[in-house]
Amino acid sequence: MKVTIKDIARLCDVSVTTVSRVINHKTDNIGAKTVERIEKKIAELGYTPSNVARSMITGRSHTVGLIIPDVRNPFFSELARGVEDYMNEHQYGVFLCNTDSSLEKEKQYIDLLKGRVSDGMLFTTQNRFEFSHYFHELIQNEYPIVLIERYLEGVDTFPGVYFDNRGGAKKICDFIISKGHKNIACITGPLETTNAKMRLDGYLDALKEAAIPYDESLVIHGTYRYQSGYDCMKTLLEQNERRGEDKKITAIFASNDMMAYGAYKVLEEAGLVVPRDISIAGFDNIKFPDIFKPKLTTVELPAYDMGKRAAEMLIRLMRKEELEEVTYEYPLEVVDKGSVGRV
Amino acid sequence: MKVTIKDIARLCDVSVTTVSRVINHKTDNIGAKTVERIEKKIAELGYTPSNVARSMITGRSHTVGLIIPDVRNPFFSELARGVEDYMNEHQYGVFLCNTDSSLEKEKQYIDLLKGRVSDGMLFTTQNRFEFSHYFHELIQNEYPIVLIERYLEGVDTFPGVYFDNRGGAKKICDFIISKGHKNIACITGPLETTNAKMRLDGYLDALKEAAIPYDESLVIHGTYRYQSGYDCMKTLLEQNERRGEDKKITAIFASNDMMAYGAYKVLEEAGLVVPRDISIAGFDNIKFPDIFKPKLTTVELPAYDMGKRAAEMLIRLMRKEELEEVTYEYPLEVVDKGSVGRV
DNA sequence: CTGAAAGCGCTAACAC
DNA sequence: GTGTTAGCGCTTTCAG
Repeated sequence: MKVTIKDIARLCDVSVTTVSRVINHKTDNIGAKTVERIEKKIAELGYTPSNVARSMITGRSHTVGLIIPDVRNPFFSELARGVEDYMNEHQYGVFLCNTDSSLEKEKQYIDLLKGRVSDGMLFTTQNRFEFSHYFHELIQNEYPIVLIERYLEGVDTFPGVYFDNRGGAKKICDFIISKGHKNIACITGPLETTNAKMRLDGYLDALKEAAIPYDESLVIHGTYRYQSGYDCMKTLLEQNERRGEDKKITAIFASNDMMAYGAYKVLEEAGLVVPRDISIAGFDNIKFPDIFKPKLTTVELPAYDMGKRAAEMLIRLMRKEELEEVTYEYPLEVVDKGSVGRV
Repeated sequence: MKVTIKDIARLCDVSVTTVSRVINHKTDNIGAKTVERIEKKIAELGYTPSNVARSMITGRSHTVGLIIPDVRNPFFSELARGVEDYMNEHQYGVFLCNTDSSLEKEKQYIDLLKGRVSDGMLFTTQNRFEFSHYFHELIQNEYPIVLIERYLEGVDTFPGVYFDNRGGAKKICDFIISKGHKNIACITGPLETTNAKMRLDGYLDALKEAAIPYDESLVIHGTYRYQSGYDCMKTLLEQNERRGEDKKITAIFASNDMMAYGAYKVLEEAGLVVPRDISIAGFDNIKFPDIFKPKLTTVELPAYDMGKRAAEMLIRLMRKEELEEVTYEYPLEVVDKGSVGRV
């Protein structure tokens, strides 16, 4: 049988209130020997107060939900760790929810978390907008939520942390251009997602600033997956045959690292040497052990920090404290690992 | 204000009991129109029953704790995903706990989970034995726990899933030996951990079976980390200078992939070509995108499956069902990726 | 077919 | 200094 506050009270010949006070360290008005006696008994029986019962009263569970597409993705595991570390420091537990970006699962989890323990939620999914009304319900109930790289239609003022995707993409394209490239292909992510669109915009911004005319045939749409990078690059290379000598692609900007690696594979198979024959850049800076080749020039995404910051915001929200800024946007930096060379 | 069962009851002019019955689909004895009316109101107000209140009564929270060293480690994120998928299918939520293998954090989390919601725990940490007494308390309270690759002193019959580390290590060493190698170095993991010890035993088993005399100087102790693999290999290579021509190391078995990669780096720096000049094998089969080089011959660890199976066992345990086998040991297989060559 | 009442383990007014 | 009481939101006998 599990030991309860009543057991302790009975065995110590005091009321449950007194025991409760001891548990909660409100011992100002309790005799020192009484406190001691109770504490001893608690230790003896290994009693731990039921947080379920506590939650009933206080209405708070000291638990938050973290909703992500997949922990196996290094970006999300890094993020999750940032969240967990911060939450743990502040005595919060973290509920892990993998959605595989499925609306169905997302909905399921929201219901689960709403009813179960959970004082707040952290949300990050490759998303469209379809979901807004679900959020609206949560918003109206003043349920604390922090968005992570999730763009919601018509709700600009929702608390969230974001990357400056557009700025980051522009920076890496600027970098490519600075090496003398003019014919730069772009493999986009799925444009239903806002961050893919923003990365494309960054590419366009850079071209514009450098007064490089926009060539539609250089932009091809991928899905953020390795295989998709592979397929897109194949197509690009075929088209390249038909281009005039001064129109040949000399560099590729892929909207994420996985696609960049897929594209890289094609270049390798075609006998092209990076960066001598052709240059390539990615976005994400997925971490791999030092020894691995090839290396990719890319854009760093501070996932761990982002997790921490989102957690911090959520805690403020749950405590009904004022947020310094409702949304925070991380500036992004280029990491040069030598896959972009001079023309 | 959050909507409760009372609100629904009041608005539908029925008792809370009736509403409760509808929620729990025990509608055998309730008028069809009543059910419908109540269900409509529930949908209308977006009511979700409080699982906290439910937990109070049933004593079960439909939540389990997953205690691992670090989600960022691909092995554990894979495992976590297996756990989460299975638990989710069965309507359980998963609490994520990263301990960094710290005893302190482990203890903290156990206390957290005991008191908070959590019907059971899944444990996996690079561990020593010091911790047993803590477990004993949980065992005595018949708290459902499943161990994952965690070896406990004096508690053989504790439910758990394991890898056949010894058998797997023997298999890969057999493979190395089958290629004609005789002078095989072994970089062990930290021998305080049981699985590192077992992998060493597998190495010894293989030598013995092949009647290769054991040379103590070929065994060096690492910590499972990349840097440690690097350092150990450096030492091994230095010692190699002093060995006679027929005593030179021709192959290395590292107790995990990360150390193998670290060792590989040294070989690369020394201008040695794998597998032409020297062979190397690892243990874990960490997954990386196709394009990465070098490739490592290693032992596959079915992390996802293991997570699923552990989750399944835990659910049986929580339901007080009989376990088919109290412990399950996964047989392990070699994955040949060409880093071990013929002498 | 439906409801009243008790109670899960704990906290928080309010007494004494 | 300490105890009494009510009640958090729900399920579950037991009555009708």
